[in-house]
Amino acid sequence: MNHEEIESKWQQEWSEASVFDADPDQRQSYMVTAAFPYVNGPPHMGHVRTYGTADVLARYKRMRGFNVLFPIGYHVTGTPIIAQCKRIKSKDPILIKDLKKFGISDEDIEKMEDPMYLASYFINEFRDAFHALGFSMDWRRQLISIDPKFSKFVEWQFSILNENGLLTKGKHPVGWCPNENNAVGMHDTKSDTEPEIEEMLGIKFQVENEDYKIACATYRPETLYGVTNIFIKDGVRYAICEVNGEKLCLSSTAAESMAYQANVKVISEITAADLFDKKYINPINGNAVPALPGFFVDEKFGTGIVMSVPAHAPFDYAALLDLKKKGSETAAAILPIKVIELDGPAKGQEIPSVAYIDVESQEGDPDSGAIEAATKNQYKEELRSGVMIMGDYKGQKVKIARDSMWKDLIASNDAFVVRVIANGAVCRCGFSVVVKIVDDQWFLNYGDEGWKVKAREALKNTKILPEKLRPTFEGALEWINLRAVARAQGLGTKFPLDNTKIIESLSDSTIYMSLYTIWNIIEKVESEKLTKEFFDYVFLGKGSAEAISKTTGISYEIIKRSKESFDYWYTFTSRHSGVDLIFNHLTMYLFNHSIIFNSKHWPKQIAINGTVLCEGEKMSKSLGNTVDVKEALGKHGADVTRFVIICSADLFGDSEYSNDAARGIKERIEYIDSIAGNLSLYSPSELRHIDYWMYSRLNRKIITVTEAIDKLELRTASTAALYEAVIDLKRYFLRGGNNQIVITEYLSNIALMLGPLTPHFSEELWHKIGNDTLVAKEKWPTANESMLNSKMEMEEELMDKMIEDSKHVLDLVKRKGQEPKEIKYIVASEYKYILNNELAKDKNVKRVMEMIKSGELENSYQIKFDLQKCMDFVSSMAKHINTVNTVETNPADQYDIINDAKEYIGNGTGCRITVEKEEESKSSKAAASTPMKPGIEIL
RNA sequence: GCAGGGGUGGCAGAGUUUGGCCAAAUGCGACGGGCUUAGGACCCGUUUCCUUUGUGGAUGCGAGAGUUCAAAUCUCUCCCCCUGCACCA
Repeated sequence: MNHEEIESKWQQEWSEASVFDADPDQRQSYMVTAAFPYVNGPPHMGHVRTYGTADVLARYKRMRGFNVLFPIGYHVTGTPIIAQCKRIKSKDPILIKDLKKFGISDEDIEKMEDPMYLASYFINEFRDAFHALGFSMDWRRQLISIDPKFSKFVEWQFSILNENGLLTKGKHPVGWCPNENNAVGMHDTKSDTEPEIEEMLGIKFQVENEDYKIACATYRPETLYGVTNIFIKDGVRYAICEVNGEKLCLSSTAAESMAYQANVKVISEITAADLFDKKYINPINGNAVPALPGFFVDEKFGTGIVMSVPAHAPFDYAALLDLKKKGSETAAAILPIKVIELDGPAKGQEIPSVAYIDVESQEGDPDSGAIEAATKNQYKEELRSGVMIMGDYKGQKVKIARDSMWKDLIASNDAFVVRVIANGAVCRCGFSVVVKIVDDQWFLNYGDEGWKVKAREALKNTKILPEKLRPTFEGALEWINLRAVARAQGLGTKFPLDNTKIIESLSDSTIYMSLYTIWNIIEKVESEKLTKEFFDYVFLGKGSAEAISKTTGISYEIIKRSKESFDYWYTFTSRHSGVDLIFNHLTMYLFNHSIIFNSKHWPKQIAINGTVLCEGEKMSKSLGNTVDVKEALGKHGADVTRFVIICSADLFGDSEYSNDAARGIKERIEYIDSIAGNLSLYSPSELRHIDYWMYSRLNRKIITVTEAIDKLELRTASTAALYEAVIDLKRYFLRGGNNQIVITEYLSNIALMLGPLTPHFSEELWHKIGNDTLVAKEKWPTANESMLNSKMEMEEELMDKMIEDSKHVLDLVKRKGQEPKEIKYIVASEYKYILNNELAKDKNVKRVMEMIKSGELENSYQIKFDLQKCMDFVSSMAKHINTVNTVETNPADQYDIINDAKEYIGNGTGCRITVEKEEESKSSKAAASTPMKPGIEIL
């Protein structure tokens, strides 16, 4: 049977037995949810990782006796789907090509101009993929974030937030397209660049003999003391404007974009040339400086005017040099003013920027790339080590001086904040994105101290997997402040306080997991009936079912059941997602739960999984190395795909999708399968040494795997359950193991432990060895600790080391031209074991020596010791005292073990094997024997 | 810049909390050998250097310094990398 047949067979069995349809019963509940996928495209490997990890936990907890609910929903609200439709409408060739690659027909692509069609198309893709992967979801509870009932729930949520005074209105800077007149997010820009908003300072210089000032945009107000001139872009139009009641001059284009941030009214336009013959007064020291044309000035950036600090800005220095070469007397007369002393190449230099330009460009004729690099280096170095050497801030570190000057200049009205798009993001329509201050923006106030207290409390009581991410959560929790909560466009629920706006799509999905608990119950209820009273009762226990039934018209039964279902399910929950959601969704998840629900319904566990790499590289469309889920399933099947993606790394590590890894897993699965198929070759018999060893390994494995899955360390778990199981089995057979009972028991436990990891194969194996129940409903194995035998496992290890050493020696002998026929092992005398273990206790050579001399050892062990031999042995051990360990076996055991394993060792070395005891041996190698390593003599 | 996480052998990645069983698990790759018509399958060996009738030594876990009988592990300084910085799912 191929993997597809096997998989669909068991998927059908599970479905027929309704194994995953979960309803309240007497068992302890456990609810696993993963952040629902945003369905503007087909599922990818990252989804497999997140939902797969959740599925492993769900299946595991089910086997541990919990009643597990694992629901799923789909995220449709917000702008990406709309953006996608727009791109399709405009026949975006790249997108169309991608869609076709996924096997979507032209006809379907055309229909995808409709957002709902697009969403439902991909929802089907997701559903099919989840089915095919064997995820143990309760399919009766699928919800969609645009369902009217979902909206009613979101409205209820916002009514509570509003009651708590957490919705506030204010100003907010956003990326904005001046052409389309709307906010611009990542998926609205060319090549999906998030518009990056940065703050600069616009410093005002009074123009001599005029009634206006010019505004110079800078990141570095602390260099104001070093200003020697002003740079203007030649040939460009400048505008004198009224900005918040003050006359300011900036470039005309800058004036246009500034209008989105402040009240800007253009009074008159002038040319750059008009500005060159004037002087400008530096507000910090009253110096009058000239204006010069600067080749690097960008009239679109900032204010279109730059203050020149040649000592600390390579661009400024280069521009002056350029002008000087061209014969500018003004430029020639300018002397750079050093205001900062610093470490690095410029230490002690009169003009620090020169040092950096030289470092970047030995030629002396720097191109702008070199200047760019020089600028970066100098800024960095000055921030790190720079100290002000003049002005009111003399002696302060640059870092401190910059912050104070920033504040002081604003306070004295000599400067104002200018916001810029630092990365030059461009809207898909072709216009450059500008910064707009939206002044009627609604916010959710995550900065509210009372709310933060609750959120901290919620986090404290939530288990974070992996625990090392807790500091990140703590940071996120403190950092989150005002969050814009309403948008002008996109799919979603209307914002209750302003019906022209839509609730932002991450804000509508912070507590929706609770809705799964009643989704199947309210399936037939009309959305209008889902009033605030209904949700208040179900989720918060306010009011009575009878009364609410009367006011809403919902049947008493449904109301009652809903509340019971919620109370039952929403107690032990585990939330799953990738790292990218920590700073938004998961933080909001904690906040919103803490303010809305009673504390017993707060989050209990959050698990964060790493990303998926493809053949060593991050998967991305531009690299063309994305792997389609469908393709992977067809190639390797569900179990192998799951295993590769979910188990090849521990929870937070990057997992790697590679064909090599898939092949390795497939082979191991096949190996175990073949053993199961050949069970009849073995028969039950009495337990021997190697059988006990096998039981010990098995029970230790159960402990390892159980502990690992509890922490979702799936790499550890899967290595033990599959990889090491194969190694154990191979060794068992190699050592002559052939007990059918042992093999069967081993395999059945492996089948159970593989249940969460490779569910289909696990069922197959389970049935092959004679069971007729479903692993999915079976009990997770528990370890029988009395079967653990570390001594025996150690002995096996010792034996391998012994064989290894023997081979080493054999090689040497062979090299000398001898023909080895026999290996004689000499087991060390008991006194060596005793001394070894004494040394292992505290690694104290002196103490053991004393014990020997004083006779203390002879007394406590009641044996006679040869003083000299003991001292020799201890001193030889002392050389590598750090590697001395307690040995649990004794000489007699050792002797028997080697004797028993003659055949095994013989096979490994190709020699006849004999054993003798040190005290009976005449071999020259006898004295060299130690407890860890018997003496070896080649004959 | 701020915050968080990191830097280990050809690569990936354990080990760091609780210093010594750590020349460092495991997987992959490479090389050599065996098996074979063949092998991308399987088995054995090698994969820092030196040494060798053996189980030994040197160097070594970003750089440097320190604590200690003993450091990948503890302390300090520095360098470098990754992620996030918001209205966007």
